[in-house]
Amino acid sequence: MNNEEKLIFHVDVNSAFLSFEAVYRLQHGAKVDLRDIPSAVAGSQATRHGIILAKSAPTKKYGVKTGEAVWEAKRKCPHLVTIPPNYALYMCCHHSLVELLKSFTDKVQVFSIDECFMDMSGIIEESQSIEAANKVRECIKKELGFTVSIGISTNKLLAKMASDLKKPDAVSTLFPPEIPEKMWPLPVEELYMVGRATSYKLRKMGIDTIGSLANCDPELLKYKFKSWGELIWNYANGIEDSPVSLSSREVIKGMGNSTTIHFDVEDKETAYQVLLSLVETVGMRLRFEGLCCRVISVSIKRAEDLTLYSHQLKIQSPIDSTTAIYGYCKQLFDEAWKGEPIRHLGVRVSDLSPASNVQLSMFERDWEKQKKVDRAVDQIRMKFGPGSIFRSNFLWSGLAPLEGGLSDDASYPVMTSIL
DNA sequence: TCTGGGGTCCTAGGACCC
DNA sequence: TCTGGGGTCCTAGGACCC
Repeated sequence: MNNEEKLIFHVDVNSAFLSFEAVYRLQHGAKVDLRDIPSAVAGSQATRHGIILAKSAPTKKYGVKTGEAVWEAKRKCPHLVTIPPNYALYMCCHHSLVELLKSFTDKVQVFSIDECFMDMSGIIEESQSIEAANKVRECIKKELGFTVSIGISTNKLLAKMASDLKKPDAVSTLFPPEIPEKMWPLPVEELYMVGRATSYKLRKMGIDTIGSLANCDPELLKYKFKSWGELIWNYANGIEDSPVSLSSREVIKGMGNSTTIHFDVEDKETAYQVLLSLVETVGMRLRFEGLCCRVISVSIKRAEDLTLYSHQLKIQSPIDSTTAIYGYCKQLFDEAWKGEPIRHLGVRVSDLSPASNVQLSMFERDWEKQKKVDRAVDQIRMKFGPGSIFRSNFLWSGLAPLEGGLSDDASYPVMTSIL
C-alpha cells in the first residue's frame, strides 16, 4: 500500500439493454435507431412478466420508469414500442465492454452487467483523468456503438455518484473538494444505498438532501438506523475505501431461481412441478460450481396482494442432488403454504461448501446413485441443450421443465464460456 | 392481462445451552 | 424454583443493489 490517492473510473452504459438492442438491430439492417423513438425493453404481459427493463430517452420524457408495469407505461406513452429481452445478446455486449476496458488497465471490476470500475491509479495523473476518460468513452462508442457515462474520483462510491451527474455520453468528476458543490444539493434518495424505506424515514426527520444527511449527527443516525446509519453517513460524506476487486467474481454465497407463473397456481401438484423445474436449474448450477448446500428455502408470492413469504430449513449434511433438494422443497412448501392462489414461486440454496469436502453419511448411500444420475443428466444437457432431457411428468404439464436461469438457450453461451 | 429475477447483508426473536 | 446473564444457532423478514 502506498499513501498516494487512488484514481477510480466508474463506467455505466446508458440505457444498457435498450442500447444493446439498438446497436444490434442497426448492425442487422434496421432503419430506425431505437434510441431515437419511444421504446423500451420489456417482459411479456401475456406471461405476466410485463415490466419495463430499460427505456429510451424519448420514453423517459413521458415519465416512464424502469420497473414499472408495461400497461402503466403504455398509458403514459401510447405509442411505446416494446422489445422482448435477449439476455444472450446483453452478455455478449457485456463481455465486449469488459475486454475493451481491460485494454486500458488490467484492474477492472465488473459490478453488474452494465457497470464496471477501473483502477487507474499509477497509470495516469489526476490532471489527465478527464482526457483519459474521454478516450475510453470515445473508444467504446466507436468500437461497440453504444454510449457510456464515466465518473471519476478517488474512491468507488464517489466515482459511481459522479457517473450519474451527467448522462448520456459524458464524463464527470466528483473529487472530494467538489462534494459540497456537486453532491450535497442532490435529493437524499440519489445517494447510493438510500432506497425507498430509508429515504422515507430520513425525510420524516427533515433530512431531504445528501448534504443535510452528511452534516447531521452521526450518533443520531447510528441510534436510529444501527449500522446502516453509519454507512449512509459515511457515503454522504464521500467516505468509502473498498478496493477495485480483481477477481472476476466474488465467492458465491447462495443461488436461487424463481419465477412468476403465467397462471395462478391453486393446487399442490402444480406447485410441486414448478418447484421441480426451479430445483433442476439450481441443482445443475450447484454441481457445475462443485458446491453443496446446507440451507434450502422456498418462497411463495400470493396472487391476491403480491406479498411474499418464505420458509427455510438447515440440514445436517450438505447436498447437491436435485432429487434431495426437491424433496426438502416439497416439505417446506407443505409446511408454509396456506392454500391461497400463488403467483410466484422461488427456490434458494445457501450455506454453500465445496462438494469435495462432503462426507456422505451411512444413510445417504443411495444418494450416490442419485448423484450419478444428476451428473449424467447434466452432461447430456451440456452437450445437446437444456431441452434434450427432462422428467416425464413435465410432458403434459404445460410447464417448462427447467424454469428460469438456464431454461432457454439464451443463458447457455454464457455458461459454456466459463468451461 | 395487474408489478421480474438475480443477488447480499442485517436484525429481531425464539430455542437452547451453560 | 422464579429470576438472571451470556452465548450460539436458526428462521423470517426487510433493506438495498442491478
